[in-house]
Amino acid sequence: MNYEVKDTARYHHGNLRDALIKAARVLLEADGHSGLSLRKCAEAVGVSQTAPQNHFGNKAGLLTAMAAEGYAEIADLMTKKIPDRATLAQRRERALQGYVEFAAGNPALYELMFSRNRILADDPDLLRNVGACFEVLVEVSKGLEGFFPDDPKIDAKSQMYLWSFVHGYAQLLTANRFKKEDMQGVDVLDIFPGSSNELCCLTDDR
Amino acid sequence: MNYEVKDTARYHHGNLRDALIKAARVLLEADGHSGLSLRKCAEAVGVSQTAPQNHFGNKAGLLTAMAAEGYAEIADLMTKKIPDRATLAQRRERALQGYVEFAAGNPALYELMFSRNRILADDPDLLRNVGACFEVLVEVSKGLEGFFPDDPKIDAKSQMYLWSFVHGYAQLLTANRFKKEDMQGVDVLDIFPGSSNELCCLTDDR
DNA sequence: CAAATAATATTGACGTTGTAAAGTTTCCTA
DNA sequence: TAGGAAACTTTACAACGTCAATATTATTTG
Repeated sequence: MNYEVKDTARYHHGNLRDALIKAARVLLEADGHSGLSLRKCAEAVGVSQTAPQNHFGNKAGLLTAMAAEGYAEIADLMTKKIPDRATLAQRRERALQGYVEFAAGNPALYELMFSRNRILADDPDLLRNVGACFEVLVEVSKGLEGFFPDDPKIDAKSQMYLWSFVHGYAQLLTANRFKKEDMQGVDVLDIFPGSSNELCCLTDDR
Repeated sequence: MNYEVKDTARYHHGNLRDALIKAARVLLEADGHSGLSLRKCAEAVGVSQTAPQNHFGNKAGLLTAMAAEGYAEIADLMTKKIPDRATLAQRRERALQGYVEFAAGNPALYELMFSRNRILADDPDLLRNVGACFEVLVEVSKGLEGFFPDDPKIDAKSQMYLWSFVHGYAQLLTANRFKKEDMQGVDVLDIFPGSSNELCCLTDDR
């Protein structure tokens, strides 16, 4: 028996929105973006073909809800991984591990979260959850000041640097753009220079 | 007169494959991935709806050809930007500028190039052009040894580090994930620590 | 040069999809 | 308990990817 299907044959599902998102995520990771359709989601949870429209409006609405959920989860995962009592570098390392772990565990959703036109960029839920994710990255970007000595935009640059790096690594990893012979035993922490607490200033020869 | 359309009404187009790719790129950047269809491409160049199948097999084939072209162009753009006589840091900076310039100029194609399931990962042309792009990054990753002192995998790590960073920056930029108030005047070079030739060793407190 | 064959393009059709409109059932509140 | 809102279904339609069959042109070969 499929326990994704509503347990009793009621006219109202009761929790259709969440059930559809859950089904959509399974379809997306299993069959890729072309394997995800509103009709398949509806069928998976046992409702009519057009029922999803009541909760998401259109397909972009569903994809946006999925992406918003992803941002919430990646923020949660990072937060839970951060030890209470640890150095800045240790806290940052655990957060980065959580970030990459989410991307590796939900590669298709992760790609969706950073797509340009498939999700509704102005959705309030999405914006709020993106912000929550960014807040965690802000928190663990402390201690990178050595990269930008005496820079008035030191915080913004540290945050942009950290997110750029970890996002790039996560997506190149999940998109299989790293050559396997180079990847032997190398993970995100091995190539992140900010693992150190004591960063020396860089002499800029530009 | 639309000079994308074949000039004379011949049965054989003559250069349909390239014309379709060109039309597809225009549609992709203008209307996003949902605005790109084989039928619209065919109509744009004045052939029947199913003519693209002869050159690409299916839609994934067209998307793959587009992505392959993108990798060739980004490698070309980087190469052309690199000065002949310059320091390693200068050469790297110009290459990174070219990389980000391509992504900013072709955001939808850039996203497609790093997608997981929309393009055919085993396509020989794609693999070759990805390799060519990577080779340029390998070339300009020299001089980053200070990040990984006495590491036997120093080359691989430098390359993974550089690509992770610049790809992450490029996509976060094109996906509008950076807050505008933080972006004021900050570009990829401002937040890349590797701009210096003289990198000091990092003390690792792990 | 002519015939055969490959390459290229068209027509027609089919199943799937997103979505809109209208109707039905259930829930909730006043 | 009546009435309206919310949730769901049914029906329908245009656009899409793709397949099969056919037609036209280009190229090779005898």
